[in-house]
Amino acid sequence: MAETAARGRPRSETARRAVLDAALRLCQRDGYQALTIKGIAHAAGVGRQTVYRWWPTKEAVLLEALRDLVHRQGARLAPDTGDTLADVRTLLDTTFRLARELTGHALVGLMAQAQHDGQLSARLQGTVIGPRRAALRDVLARGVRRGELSDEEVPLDLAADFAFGTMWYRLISQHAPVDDDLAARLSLALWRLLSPGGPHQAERCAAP
Amino acid sequence: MAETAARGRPRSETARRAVLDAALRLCQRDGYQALTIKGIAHAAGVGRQTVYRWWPTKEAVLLEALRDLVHRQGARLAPDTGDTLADVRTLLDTTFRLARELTGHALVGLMAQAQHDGQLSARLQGTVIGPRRAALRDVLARGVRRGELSDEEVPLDLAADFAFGTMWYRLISQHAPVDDDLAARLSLALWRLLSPGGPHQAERCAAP
Amino acid sequence: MAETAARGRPRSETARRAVLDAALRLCQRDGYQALTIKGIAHAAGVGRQTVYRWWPTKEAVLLEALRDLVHRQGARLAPDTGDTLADVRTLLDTTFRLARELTGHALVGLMAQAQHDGQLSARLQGTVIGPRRAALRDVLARGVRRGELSDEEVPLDLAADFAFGTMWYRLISQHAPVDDDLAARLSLALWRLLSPGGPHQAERCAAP
Amino acid sequence: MAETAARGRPRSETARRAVLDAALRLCQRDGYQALTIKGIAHAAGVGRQTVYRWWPTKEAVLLEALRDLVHRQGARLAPDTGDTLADVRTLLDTTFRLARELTGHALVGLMAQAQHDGQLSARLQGTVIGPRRAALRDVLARGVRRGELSDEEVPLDLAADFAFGTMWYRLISQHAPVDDDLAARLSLALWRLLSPGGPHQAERCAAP
DNA sequence: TCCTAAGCGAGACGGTACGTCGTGTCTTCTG
DNA sequence: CAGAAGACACGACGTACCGTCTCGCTTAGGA
Repeated sequence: MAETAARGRPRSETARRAVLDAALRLCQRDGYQALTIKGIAHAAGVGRQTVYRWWPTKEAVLLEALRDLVHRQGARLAPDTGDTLADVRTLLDTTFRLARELTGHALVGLMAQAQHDGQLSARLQGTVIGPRRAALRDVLARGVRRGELSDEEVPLDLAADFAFGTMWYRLISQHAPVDDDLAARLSLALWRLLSPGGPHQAERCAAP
Repeated sequence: MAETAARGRPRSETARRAVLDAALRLCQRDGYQALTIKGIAHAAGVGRQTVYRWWPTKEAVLLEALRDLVHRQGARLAPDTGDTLADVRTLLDTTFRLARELTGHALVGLMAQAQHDGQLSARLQGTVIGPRRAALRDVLARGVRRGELSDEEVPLDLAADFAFGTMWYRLISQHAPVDDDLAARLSLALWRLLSPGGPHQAERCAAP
Repeated sequence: MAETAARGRPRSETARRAVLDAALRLCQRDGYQALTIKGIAHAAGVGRQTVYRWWPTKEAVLLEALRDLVHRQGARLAPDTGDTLADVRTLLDTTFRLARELTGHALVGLMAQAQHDGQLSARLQGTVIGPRRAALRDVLARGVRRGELSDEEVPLDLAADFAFGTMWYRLISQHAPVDDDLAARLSLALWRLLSPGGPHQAERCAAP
Repeated sequence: MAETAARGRPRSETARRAVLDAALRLCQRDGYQALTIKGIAHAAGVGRQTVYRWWPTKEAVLLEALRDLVHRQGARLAPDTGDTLADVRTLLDTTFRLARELTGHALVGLMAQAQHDGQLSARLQGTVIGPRRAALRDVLARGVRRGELSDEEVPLDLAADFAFGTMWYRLISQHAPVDDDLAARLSLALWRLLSPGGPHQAERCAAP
């Protein structure tokens, strides 16, 4: 195979992980604006140039930290248990917990930055936003195929907007928590919204 | 009354307006992160100290600019035309247009900053988020009072989260536009979601 | 007259003097190579930008420091006491003391830097080297006019090279001191070298 | 004999020469201050570590380069042709040419550095300054032994200072060239200065 | 009509993070 | 083992903006 021969000292995985961890930790502790390449390097016990060698901006550092986090979780985003409602709720639960506990500030900060950075925006889409969105769509589409749901009245994309939109809205506005209860309520509301015959059938499953 | 006698040169309204306008304009053009007190002052043709004299941070400048903008519009947020669906759509239309055209970047940036600034968060709630939210709730509550809608299955607060959540989600994620079509679709979806007897009645009004 | 109106906060003379003093002091203490804009600013209790605002390089700082020093001395370089030999010796004494005590390292460092910087070279000529050279030439020329000396055998310029060349040679090579004794010996040697009739007349004045 | 057995790959003479040549060339081209270990290694097509393995500083590199140069010339510094004046002139000529063409910038830079580095200063003395100085003294001393010159009025050391001091002075100050004409004038001036009976005898030999 | 006070523009002040570059050390593979 | 390649921790470079501080000049109300 055409693997380029590795020459010179190999990249330090230790330094890489120290930088990513420090970046997420500092961002969550002090906020996105206060996050600094200098601060990251210092907290990671790493030279400033080592950060610049591998990442062009603090956004790139955070993005890779998030991607690593997701990969490390390796979570099955859309398991098929046969119970569409439960699958939706599980997916939302998982997503909410991640956003709530680890990555909230980083994500909001990155999003703000992405307003004027098309490339960052695209990478956020591909790495974080898109997969979650696709997973929810898949789960809902399974419900449609089984005849439990219908996308005629309300397109599935709009339904996905509802779910994740509510999460983001609460993350940034902080007028209400992003917790398990929200996941439950959202699942039911989506069920009701997409019920083919009307909202009555949504009652087959009581709210907690 | 205990009015302090005005002494010395009075504050220049010209400078104040120049600062607020420049702040919004620069923020929308270059992004929140690139917005700078120095840049604002320069673009407004104003000394830097004049900005610092009246606003402690660039956040305060943007916040006042947004408040001024809303006041200047003086728009009736929740007019009662008797047609609940139309009122919802009008409210969303107005809100979307404002966010899309003028204040999107500023709002997202402020929200990101508010993640770690409780005071800013509270002021954003009171000035921007809260009133819109309350207005939508009012319109929906009128529908409930008229018997057109029901808040038994889905609470009105969650419905409001759906509407504005979708807006925010699309503003930051940019996977779909925030336009009139979205307002129409959202209005219908809310109607269907809150219909007392089921989604069938939502069909009284065809999508465009 | 067309003096431009001074606007804004006026330059701080305190900061200016602190920078110049710190530069000379640090250069003499740690050497030219170890001299750093950062170090100068720190030692002067001044922001780094304040140095960069007024001087483009550390060379410019040192040059102005030297010029200030010379101006502050305001010394009459070439006093005319009527005794040519004494005048020569006084001039060399003054020059040697200055170089030995305050400016030696700075001067040598600047000269090294001037090897590749024509502008710096020219300014050193005009500010430091040239005036001393001219002063010595003047004193010797007075001796020629009085008939005590002659420039027929050895041009006065070469004689000046002898005197200051020896100083520089010893400054950089450090094989022998640049002290009062050198000034005395040099004066006598110049006298002998330029004596019109021969070196015998130089004996009118005994060596110390 | 106690020669340590050479083990492993022997030192590459090619690399050594490449480093020394690159150092001298870069120093003369860009100046002493701009000379960099990294730059030397790159220009020599050599790894940085290879430089650090054999030389502690760029000064050491330059010093060895100069020493090599002198050895390669292998020039007889003080040939005895029987004509003292001619010998002086030859010595100065040789010295001036070397300084002018190849090593000027390196020498001045090293001298500046040696202001605060006693060890470097000593090595410069031993390698470059001292031998030339001693050679000139020897030639002059021969003249004294022959009765052509006298060191009673002016010590030979001071005469040597005159010659080399003038060279250095012109090298760093650049107010006049260091050329063959200077060698001729200097030789005559030294002759005159050291003439036992007076300057008249110096006229036995006309200036060019 | 001056006097006093405060706002205004301008811009220098002491700081700090930026992104780049060179330092001297280290760790890999190749010859 | 030497050598090339290059990553590592470190720190100075010169720039930009921070928030504060003086300046000279309005621009008002009160004497």
